[in-house]
Amino acid sequence: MRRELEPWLTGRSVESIELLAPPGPKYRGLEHAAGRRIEAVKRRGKFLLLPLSDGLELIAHLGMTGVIAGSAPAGAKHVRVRVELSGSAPNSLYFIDPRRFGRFLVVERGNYDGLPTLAALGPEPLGDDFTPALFSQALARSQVAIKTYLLSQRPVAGVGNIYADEALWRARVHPLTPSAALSAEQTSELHGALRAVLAAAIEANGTTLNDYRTVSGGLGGYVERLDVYGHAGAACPRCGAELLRAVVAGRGTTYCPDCQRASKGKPRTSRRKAVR
DNA sequence: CGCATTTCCTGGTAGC
DNA sequence: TGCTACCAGGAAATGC
Repeated sequence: MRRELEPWLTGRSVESIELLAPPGPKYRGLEHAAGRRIEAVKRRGKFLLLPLSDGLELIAHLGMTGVIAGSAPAGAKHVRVRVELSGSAPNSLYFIDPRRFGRFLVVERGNYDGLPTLAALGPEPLGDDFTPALFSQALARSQVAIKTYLLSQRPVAGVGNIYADEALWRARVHPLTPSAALSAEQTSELHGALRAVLAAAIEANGTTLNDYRTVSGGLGGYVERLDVYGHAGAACPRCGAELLRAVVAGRGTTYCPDCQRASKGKPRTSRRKAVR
């Protein structure tokens, strides 16, 4: 999405901005955007960050069902924000978000008060800062289940429910393994798997399950390449065992009980507290 | 502070 | 067909 928006939006000015949803913290500060110039289109994790002139910053997050569209989808319901831009058409931007889990707000640049996840976001998974050594240090600090920790956005940015399941499966790590209990090998595998899954998903323009569309209305193609997410009950593509579904951190979690073992073949006499 | 649970919200669908 | 009940989940808020 960032790649699509960058050439379109960079250098344009916000001529007007209209909030069509009930006001609230998810949409705060929009009135300050009018008249400002969009200086760049950046991204951190799942947050889209648009520095504006005069030291402001527009922050967008799609939540579950959010979409940014460059043209008015016919009969589109749930348009929450409409932005009119300078320059030639298309010069209207629509933030459409049926469930209103998304965010679209303007802040003083870099002031992420009220956005604790963004303020404490881990390194970019595809950036140079995300090294196996740093990842290992982060995991050592937490006893919470690895999947829960990944979803917190702290050890690494941008990993959501789908890609967490996919990466854990690739790395053969059980989603309930305490983060600090991952072996060096597992940590390294997971690091590589996260990068590979996210790189491939970005390459495929994301994953469209139902709502997600690219800015130009296209579908995210990674849904075709999902190995486990949404495939509970089907055979594991690697070993053939039946994929199971559990709830971890309140989220549906699909995993292979054969490939992804909590203690990775260690003797079962381990004194470590049982992971279930 | 750390961690777990609840909340927000609507479309889709299972079940009757 | 039409109704109800429930499920999906990112991040913040709340509870302990």
